Amino acid sequence: MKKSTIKDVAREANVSIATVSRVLNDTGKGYSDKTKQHVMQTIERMGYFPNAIARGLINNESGTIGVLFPAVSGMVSAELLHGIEAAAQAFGKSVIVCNTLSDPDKTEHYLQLLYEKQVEGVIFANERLTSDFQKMVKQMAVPFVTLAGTSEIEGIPEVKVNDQQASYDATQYLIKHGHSQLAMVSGPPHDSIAGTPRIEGFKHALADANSPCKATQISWNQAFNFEDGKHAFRSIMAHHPETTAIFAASDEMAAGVISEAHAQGICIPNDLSIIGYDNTKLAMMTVPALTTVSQEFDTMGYRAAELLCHSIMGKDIKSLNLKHKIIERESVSKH
Amino acid sequence: MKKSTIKDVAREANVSIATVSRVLNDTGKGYSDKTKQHVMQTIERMGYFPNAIARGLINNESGTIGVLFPAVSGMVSAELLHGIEAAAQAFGKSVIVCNTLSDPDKTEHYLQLLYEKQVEGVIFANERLTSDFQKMVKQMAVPFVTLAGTSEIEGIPEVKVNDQQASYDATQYLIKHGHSQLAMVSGPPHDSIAGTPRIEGFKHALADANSPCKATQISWNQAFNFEDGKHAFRSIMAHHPETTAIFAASDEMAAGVISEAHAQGICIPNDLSIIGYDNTKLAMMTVPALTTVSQEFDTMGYRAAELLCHSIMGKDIKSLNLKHKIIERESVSKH
DNA sequence: CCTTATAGAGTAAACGTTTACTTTATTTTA
DNA sequence: TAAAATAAAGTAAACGTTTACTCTATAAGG
Repeated sequence: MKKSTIKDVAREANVSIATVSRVLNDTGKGYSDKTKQHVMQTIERMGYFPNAIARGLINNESGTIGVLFPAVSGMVSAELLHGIEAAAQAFGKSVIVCNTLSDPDKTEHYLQLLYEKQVEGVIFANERLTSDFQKMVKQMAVPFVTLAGTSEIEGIPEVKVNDQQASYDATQYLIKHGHSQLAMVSGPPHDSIAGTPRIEGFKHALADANSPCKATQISWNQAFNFEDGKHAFRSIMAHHPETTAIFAASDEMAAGVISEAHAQGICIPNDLSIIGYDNTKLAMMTVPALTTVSQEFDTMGYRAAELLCHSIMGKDIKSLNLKHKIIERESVSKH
Repeated sequence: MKKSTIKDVAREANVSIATVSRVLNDTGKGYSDKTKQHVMQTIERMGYFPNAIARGLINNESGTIGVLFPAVSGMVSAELLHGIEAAAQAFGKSVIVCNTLSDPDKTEHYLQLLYEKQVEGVIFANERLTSDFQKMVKQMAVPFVTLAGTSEIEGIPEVKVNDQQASYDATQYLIKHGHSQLAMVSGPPHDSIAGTPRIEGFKHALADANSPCKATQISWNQAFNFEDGKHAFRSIMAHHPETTAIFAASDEMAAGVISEAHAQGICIPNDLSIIGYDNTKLAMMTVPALTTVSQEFDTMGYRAAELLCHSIMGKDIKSLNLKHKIIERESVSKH
């Protein structure tokens, strides 16, 4: 059963395809009420739906945006994507997802693909948009937005929280609650998203509290995940058994710390306080529930896609810093 | 700077567009080596990329598949999607994601959208494909696959684990380790995916162990999440304080049980054993780490998309039951 | 050396829409 | 009541490709 086209409808309804098209697009001109009814009925009866590809070709718009993630596994990406999709939907756009695995070749390949598919804009999520892609980005000539990431390329708006400030606040929160022996667990310090800025925030807060940060107070690892949190915490305890409070660069790492602390018989928050980062669902599930810095990923995703759509419609847009806040739960002792 | 088209390339290279097209598609016929080189160079120099929309129109293929999720937030969807994208990529297809929010109207709307976008296949994930959509599905005339869900519509392959069997095994695992006072926490019992089959598996295992299941041994709630797990567990403890082992219909619920147990001073696994379901990342992060039934979501997603792509290529395909297994961690005491 | 096959390359139709332009019929205006 | 304005509907070009078909020149065959 072949799909019916506008031609089929026109033939069935005894009108020209132009008329069908006009009715379809509800132009309000070019047909009488009677024909409109008639055409609509015919369309209904035949189960006709317009071919978006043909439409796209002539209107030069695909109704599609592309989203690049290192990997859409994990809570963070999932929530970002959820927000993105919601906004896109509100603007009548569809979302194509791509997993770059942080591989530049794959990324380049996906950009080409999206280019060929005539996407109207691209969201670059959770990763640094390096100047390697400058040429491609320029050539594509559609708006880009980075989401929970940064851009080396000039003129690309970023949607994110101010990581350094948020980390500063998290650290200060620990200090304010009476802690002076702090440590931090992090992923790679040169990670320009979750690494450097959070570490800087931590250091600054310490400096401002007159207890400059020693290198050994920061323990880092390959990634920002659970296992790395465990390992990092072990090494903290090896070097600084006096530590009473920890800032973890992600909730997953914090969960690792909690788990390892439990294994070592360290009681949270009595012996050790910990604050996380992200406020993923995980944070409320740990025992004790994790006090953490909230990034509202769903909202972030929404705002990024919204921004992108505005840009597609020709408005000019600028970077957006979303507010962070500290979600107080039970993992930090209050003196 | 307008995008260059095949015409521009043809003009620049002093050949016809047919020649360019042939070179582009590497047909092997219709051009000499010399022209090929020349055309390729021109393409490179101009930074030309073919317009997939125009291609799609004439070839009648969009290179796109659609994926419908109730919501892509949450670990499970994220991993499924990750697998889907990987397989799609391997088959040269792009993935459009849609969040139906389990709303039939939205679902219908998305199906229409995907139809108009000429997707070559659809994955219906994490949800029951009800006969409400039968008409639309038939009309779309492209392959469908359900993923981690079931279909009321005839002839649609399903990719999932055998939930009932897996639940049976999980329950039996508890029994085998010496537990006789079992209870289950679940979401809505009429949920045809995570509800009914898992409950049935639980009941059967109990029956086969000669301790038929009383209604109060199963506590259920609105959803399958953390809070619901907590509540369900409270009500279990109210009715059956003698319970020594719990089967949770999801890891999140299990986390809720763990959290609530901790609050009540119940020690896991000494006082109470618990087995979860899903083996999301969460399972290894709880304290103690959660013994659980593994569904390999990433693989499931991959296999579903793979199956779909095979179907698109005309092979005929059939439902796939992925193997489950029990991942032993620390939340079940062994006697 | 003439016929026939063959390879290289061009022409134009087709894919399913939208839309500017045109035609025809009807209504308004004077 | 004729001219002008308006509304309804049709015609055909265009969007950027692919591809069947055609044409030309060169190579092969006798």
